[in-house]
Amino acid sequence: MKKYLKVLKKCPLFTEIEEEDLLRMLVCLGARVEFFDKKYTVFSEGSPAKFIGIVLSGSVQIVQVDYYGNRSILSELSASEVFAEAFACAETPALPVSVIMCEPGEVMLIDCSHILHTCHNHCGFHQTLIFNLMKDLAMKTIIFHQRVEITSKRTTREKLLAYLNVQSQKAGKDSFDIPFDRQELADFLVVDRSGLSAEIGKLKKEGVIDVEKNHFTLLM
Amino acid sequence: MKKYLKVLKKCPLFTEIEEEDLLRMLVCLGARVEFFDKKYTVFSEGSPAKFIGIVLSGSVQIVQVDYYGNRSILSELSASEVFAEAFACAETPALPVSVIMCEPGEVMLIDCSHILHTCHNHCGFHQTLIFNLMKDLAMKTIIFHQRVEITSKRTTREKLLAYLNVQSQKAGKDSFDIPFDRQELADFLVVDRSGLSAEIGKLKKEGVIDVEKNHFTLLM
DNA sequence: CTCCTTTTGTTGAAAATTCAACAGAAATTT
DNA sequence: AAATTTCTGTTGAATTTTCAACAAAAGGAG
Repeated sequence: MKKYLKVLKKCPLFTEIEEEDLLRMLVCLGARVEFFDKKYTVFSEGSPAKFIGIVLSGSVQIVQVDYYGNRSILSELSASEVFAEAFACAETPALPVSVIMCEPGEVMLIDCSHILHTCHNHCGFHQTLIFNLMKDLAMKTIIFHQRVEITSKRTTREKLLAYLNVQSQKAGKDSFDIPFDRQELADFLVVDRSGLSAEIGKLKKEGVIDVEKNHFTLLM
Repeated sequence: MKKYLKVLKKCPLFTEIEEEDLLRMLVCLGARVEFFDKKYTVFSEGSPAKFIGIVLSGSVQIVQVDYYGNRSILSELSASEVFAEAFACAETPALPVSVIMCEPGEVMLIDCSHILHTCHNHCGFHQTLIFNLMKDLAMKTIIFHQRVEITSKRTTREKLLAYLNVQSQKAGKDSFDIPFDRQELADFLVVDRSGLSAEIGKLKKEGVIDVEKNHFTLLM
């Protein structure tokens, strides 16, 4: 497990926990690591939510597909980010989303019942873990709010600009990469891909943005 | 505070906490109760998030308004439900939403720093509180996912039907009330009110649903 | 390097949403 | 009980999105 320490220390689940404590803790929690190839389904919609996942390398997407085949992308997560924690904590009988490997890499899986139902009052690290989980879930809720704010816009243009503003703020720069290709961005914004392409073209021509593949620059 | 016990016991924040402990705890947390009239703004967008709110009576709406004046309704909460907890826990400098009193009533306010930063390791109730907060935030995240699932549909009809299905499941019946008037429902689903009215009319004519004001029945 | 697959931008037609405006119904106030 | 305000359903026109199809560009495999 030692080789994952660097990534894990950045994981919001483990803030305020020292390296050696962390290592012991992982054993106690029964954490295991698995490697997945690109496009592999780590968790699939409908299966029971038992595990919390942590991205160690590569990246994953959280995806929802309705019965018309419309895909919506909820988020893309990279190293040291946590996924499925809300469902695992709430002990949901069926996951409403799938988790797909986006860039091949390793994922740490922790059976959430080990966090929720064991040594409730004694172990100090355990309490810290619950506290961190709470903080993490609060943060996730806020990110969800941002998504709602973006997808609540009525037009493709407004959604795109709202998204780019959030990304720009997140990057702290006017110039930044986005983690989606065009189809994925469309699925995230809940719009049609061709319409999105057209809108990007317009904004470019109007001098509002500059685009080079996945690299965007806000000009005004 | 005694007269609020019945409502507070149903509050997800206080599960597993005995009445007398709860009363002492509320004092320790500096909880206070305020009455607000209909349409009163309890928290307003942009203000710092310091307090967790609990609806004691009446109801509140969580609302977001963009600079075009488009309102989107995130949720409506009634007695014993908690609001603003995510922002308070994450200590967000500026609330991204407003909380508006919908039906006049009382609200309990708890300064979240009293939950996050005090007697971290000692008091047992405190730990239970953090655990409950974590559970509550997990649940909120899941409700958010439902909202995303609904608003990710491409047409007014699909959004409406997805919403009604969720409400029906929640009620455990095919027949149920919704907490929104038409304009509010439109703002929740992110669609145009007149288009929504038209769609409701169609579904009624087609025999898919039955509607009487805010009471809906799924027929198929 | 070439072949094959995936991604992207463009098009035009069809479908759906939005917008503004209005009138009747329902609810609230005086 | 009358007057006023709010809510709802309807309309038609304008706008926007969606959909399907295609070709150029980019990327990957052998």
